[in-house]
Amino acid sequence: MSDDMWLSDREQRTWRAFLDMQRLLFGHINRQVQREFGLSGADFEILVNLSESETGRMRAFELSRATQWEKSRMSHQLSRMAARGLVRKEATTDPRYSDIVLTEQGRAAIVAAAPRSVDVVRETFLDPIGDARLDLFREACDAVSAVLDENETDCR
Amino acid sequence: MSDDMWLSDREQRTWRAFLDMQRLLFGHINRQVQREFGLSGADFEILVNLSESETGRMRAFELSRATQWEKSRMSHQLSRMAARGLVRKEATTDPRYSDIVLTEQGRAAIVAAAPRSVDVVRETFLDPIGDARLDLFREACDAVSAVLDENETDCR
DNA sequence: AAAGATTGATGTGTCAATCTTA
DNA sequence: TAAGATTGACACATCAATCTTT
Repeated sequence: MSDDMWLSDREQRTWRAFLDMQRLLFGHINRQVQREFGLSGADFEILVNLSESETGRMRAFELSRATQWEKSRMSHQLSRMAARGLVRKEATTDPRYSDIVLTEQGRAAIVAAAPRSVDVVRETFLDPIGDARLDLFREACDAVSAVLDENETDCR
Repeated sequence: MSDDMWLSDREQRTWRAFLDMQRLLFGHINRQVQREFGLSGADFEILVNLSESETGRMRAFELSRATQWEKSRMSHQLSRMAARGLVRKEATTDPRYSDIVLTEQGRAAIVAAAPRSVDVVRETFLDPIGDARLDLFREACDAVSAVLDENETDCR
C-alpha cells in the first residue's frame, strides 16, 4: 500500500488515540458493570431510561426514540430482558403499542448499579479529560455529531 | 432515583455528547464500508495490518498484539475471514503457531476500500474536530487511555 | 401505504473450557 | 505450568422480511 492512501502522522495519531481510548473505556465500563452487577451496557441504558420516567413504564417506541436504537434491536433486547425478569411487557388498550414496565428486580438492579457506574465514568473519563479540556472536548464531539446528523438527514 | 446519583449537567452533557458522537461515527463508518466494499470494521482492521506487513503474512498472535484483541475474538474473526477467502491459514514449521496470509482477494478488498475509508475518517471526524482542537482532543484521549492502562496493569 | 413491533438469519464479541506443545 | 490457539455457548447488533392496525 502506498503511503498517500493513509492519514498524515498527526491525523493518524489523533484517530488512533481516539480508537484506543474508545476500546479501553467501553471495555472497562462494560466489564465493571457486568462483573459487579450482571448488567450489560444495553441493559443499563434501558433501565436508566425506565427508571427516569415517573411511572417506570414506557412504550417501546419511546425507548427507541430516547436511545436512538433501531426497533429490531430494541425488540430483541427487551425480549432478553423480559426473559431475565428485568422488565415486563404489558398489553395496552391500543393493540399496536406495547408497554414496557420496570419490574422490582429491574429497579433494584439499576439502583444498585447506578452510583458505581457514575463513579467509573468520572474516574476514567471526566477526570482524565479534566476541567480545562471538558468544554472543548464536548464541542469537538458535537461538531462531529453535527456533520453526521446532516449526513443522515440527507440520506432520508 | 435521586438526582445526586447522577452526573452534573456539565458532566452529563459531555458524556452524552461523547456517547452520541461515538454511536453516530461508527455507525456511519461501518455502514459505509460495509455497503460499498462488503467489509466490516473488524475485517478492515485485520486487512490493514496484514497489508502493512512486508510479506502480507503474520502470525495470529502478532495480529492480536497489533490490534489488542483477545485471542478468541481473533480466532473467530480469522475463521470467518478465511471462509470468505480474505485470508488463508497456513501451517508453519512450529505447530504451535499459525501463519495468517493475505490472499489476493483480501489484498484487492483493502486496496479498494482504503482510500474511501480515509476520506470518511477525514470528512466525518478529523475535519469537524478541526485543526485548532485536534491536538487537545488527542491529549484528552491519551489522558483517558493512560488512566485505563494503569488500571489494567493493576489488575494483572 | 405507513407506523409499531416481531422474527430469523447472520455477523460480531466475550467468557470459560479445552487442546497442544514447549 | 504457561503460551498460542480453538471451540461452544451466549449476548449483542443489523438487515430484510413479515405482521397488525390505522
